[in-house]
Amino acid sequence: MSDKLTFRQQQVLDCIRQFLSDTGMAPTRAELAELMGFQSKNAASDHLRALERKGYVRLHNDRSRGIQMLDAALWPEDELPVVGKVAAGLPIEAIENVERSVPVPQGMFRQRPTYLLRVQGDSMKDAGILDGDLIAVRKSNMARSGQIVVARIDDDVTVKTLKLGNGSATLMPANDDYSPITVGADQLVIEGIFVGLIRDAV
Amino acid sequence: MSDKLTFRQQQVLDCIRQFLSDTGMAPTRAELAELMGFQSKNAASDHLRALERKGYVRLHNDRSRGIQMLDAALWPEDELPVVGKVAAGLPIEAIENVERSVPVPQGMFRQRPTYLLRVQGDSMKDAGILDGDLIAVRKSNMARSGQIVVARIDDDVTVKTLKLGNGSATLMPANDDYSPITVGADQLVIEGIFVGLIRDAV
DNA sequence: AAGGGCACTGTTCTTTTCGACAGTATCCAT
DNA sequence: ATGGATACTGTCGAAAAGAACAGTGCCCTT
Repeated sequence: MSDKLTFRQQQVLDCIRQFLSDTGMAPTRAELAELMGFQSKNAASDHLRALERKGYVRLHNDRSRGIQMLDAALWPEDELPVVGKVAAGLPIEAIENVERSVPVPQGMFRQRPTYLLRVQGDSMKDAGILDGDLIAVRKSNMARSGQIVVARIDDDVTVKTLKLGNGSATLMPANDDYSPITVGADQLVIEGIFVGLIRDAV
Repeated sequence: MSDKLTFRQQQVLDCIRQFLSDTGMAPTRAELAELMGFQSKNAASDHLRALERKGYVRLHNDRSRGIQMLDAALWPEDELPVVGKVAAGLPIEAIENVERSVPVPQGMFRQRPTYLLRVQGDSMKDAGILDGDLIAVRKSNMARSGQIVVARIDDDVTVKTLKLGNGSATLMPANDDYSPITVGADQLVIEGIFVGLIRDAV
């Protein structure tokens, strides 16, 4: 859809977004140059032309502050994949598992999730995580004790609260009908950390 | 908070909002004058000064297109207000209660919510609704038995599962530590229906 | 080694835009 | 009846802003 930006172009785009959010208007070439530390406002012009060419902004000719952020730039990569049933052995984000994708705005969760996971079963119901809920997961291979994590033991993926002992790890369910699972720390693969939840009522 | 606008001032404000949404930038005095049909751009200037005085916009001096819409004027499409502590007796969407607003994409919930409500207390914890969660609520003054509703008895607003009997209504908590509340159907005001939930992990 | 994209500096010219000033007319409250 | 708020028309000068042009240097691919 939109071309990839260079590092500098990304900085310029972020700078415009910031200015827009602070003042409600787009920066002029001169303001942009000053914010980015350019000596010449033509440097800003060049970047703007690049951003327009790549589809991130629209420039209104001969209009002051005529920089219009397009969707691609305004809500960057806000579509997250929803992972459903996890095929044994495959990495959790394998394309085959993508159920659909859901737009998740920047800032909806304090920690930006990497993907969404459809919860199966009620082993975490006392933590308010019910069957069918979508949980927002930040991909990570480490976690602290006490965090709710998406973890894999052998080829089994589950959502549980992590408790770390010395050399061992325990996955605690939040439901009296289930029992904790303790394994050696080396047998456990952390897939990600629970950062939020979305539930759609019937 | 903000003064009442005259009819013409409201039209000008709407006009600016429209222009902003179409082009991503605020109109100049001249553009505003043309859109409103003024012969003189000073008419636009006068209106802008009035809008600033009344707290709807902020004018950035000597900056082109320096019209910044303030919160009072801007309730953007995707953004839903988050209602916090509900002041007794006031309608639930009273401006005073707005904590902040959160972008909620179209289609995130099957039923489009009207506002979000910050949950206080754990009376619905067995339904997976925890203290601090944001629930998505569709404003409605009617509900079916079995739905989770936001309801008011006198000046108390709570979230409970609704059970309707003949002539009476029962609000069922989802927590053994709380008891059901049964009242006459006429004493109960339904504020809205639970349509979804958003949780932000620490 | 040659060309192209990227990332700038520096300058000039023209248009856009703001802001200030000088008026007019209507309505409303004191 | 008088003053103030509202709602405009019309003009002007100065500052702000965009656009175009002429360069430089770096890196990467061919």
